[in-house]
Amino acid sequence: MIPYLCSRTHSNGKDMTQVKKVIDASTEERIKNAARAVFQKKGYVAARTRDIAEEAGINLALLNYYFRSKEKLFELIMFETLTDFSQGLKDVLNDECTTFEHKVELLVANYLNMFTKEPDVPLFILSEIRNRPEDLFAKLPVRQLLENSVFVMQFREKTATGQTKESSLLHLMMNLLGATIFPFVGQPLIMALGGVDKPQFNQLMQERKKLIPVWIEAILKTE
Amino acid sequence: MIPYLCSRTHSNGKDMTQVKKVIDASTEERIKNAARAVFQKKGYVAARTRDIAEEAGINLALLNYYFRSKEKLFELIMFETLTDFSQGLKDVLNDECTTFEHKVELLVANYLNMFTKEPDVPLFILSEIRNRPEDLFAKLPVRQLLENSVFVMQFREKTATGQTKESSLLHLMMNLLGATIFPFVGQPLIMALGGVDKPQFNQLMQERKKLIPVWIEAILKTE
DNA sequence: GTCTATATTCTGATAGAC
DNA sequence: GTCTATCAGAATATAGAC
Repeated sequence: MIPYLCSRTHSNGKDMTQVKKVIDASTEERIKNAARAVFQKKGYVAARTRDIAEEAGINLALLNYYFRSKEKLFELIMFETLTDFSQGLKDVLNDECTTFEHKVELLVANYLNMFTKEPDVPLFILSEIRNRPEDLFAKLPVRQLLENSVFVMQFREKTATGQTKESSLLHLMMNLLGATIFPFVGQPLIMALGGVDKPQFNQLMQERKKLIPVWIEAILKTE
Repeated sequence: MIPYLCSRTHSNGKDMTQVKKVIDASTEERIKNAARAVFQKKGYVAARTRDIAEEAGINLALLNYYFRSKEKLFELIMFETLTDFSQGLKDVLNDECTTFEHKVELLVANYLNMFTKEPDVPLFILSEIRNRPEDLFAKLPVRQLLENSVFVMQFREKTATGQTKESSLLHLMMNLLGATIFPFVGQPLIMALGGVDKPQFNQLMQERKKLIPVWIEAILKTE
């Protein structure tokens, strides 16, 4: 604990995503916003530059004027998306000033807020990672996120009484990310299974903000 | 409980997927196997009929001779994939002869076995559902899977002591499917996060067969 | 900077020989 | 049934006018 470094505040209501203004933006910004929307909704291959141009309200040629190619534009969007995503982990996991339990709450709340606003992002990221894993991990040093983080140290301390298996940490991460992210990845399936609409689904996500941290605690006590 | 109807047996080791023989199969079967592999790996749009033909070791024209079009071939593969997937739920959820706890164990074990063999299937299904929801739900009556199932009745009985909120069932399904399926959907991410290789990943999935049912019980006790 | 028109490449599908 | 060669359409990217 390094108290004098702990001036940053973390509130559950804090948004990690910025909803960019689509109106009154420069042409370049409007193209980027359109590209983000279309890429996230359809994925790289299915997204057509014509769709993006139309969504941005500009001509097809202008897209190449600003960004040279579909590929370059995609890489830019993907980099920003991955940065937002990993920032949600990074900031929380390495905070010296919060407890393990508080970190879990913050992670869950942050991601639930983020993906309630942009529900297509998780499936987009995971799909594109499948299509070009090496490419994306080069830009996202995901291993370092966890390794030697305050979060992991706190986890080891917390579970030190029993003999913690090395795999426990990874199971925890799968459960934490699974409980938080999976509902969005499987959103149409979940909505169909439960017969709920979008507002009801979002209500469920709000409930999960409180529930998941409790569940995680209960799970950790079973070991 | 209807004991005299309970002759079927369920073993954890039972496979719900059949690994089709690729060698010594008819041309039609070889094309289907190739199509399944390519579609599941790349998704509908990114998969090229030329890739499928090459994978099957036949000519491009032959693919259209047997299946008329890429679209028709895809619909066939998707139908089979969804049938396999929902069968894994259906058979277990409506069995009069197993307890709630046993159903959970069977669901988890079945899906973990299935997806350990075919890790691309979950992301494939969820991606394609996103691309054409109405199309796919027409073929997969997913709402009926849960509604009025033995599993749901048993769940209501089990949680009848406390006041069970209607949303609890859906949270349970999200947790159950999330804990089981999410690791496969996010496989590259999980492997990178933990610095583990494929065999180690599969080992973790084996561990989860025992762990997830215990966790689910612990979670239900928190309500 | 922005547009229209066009070049180029890729991909699904078919014609026709064997 | 299986192949080679080819067509038709679509999508990315660019040339060139304004």
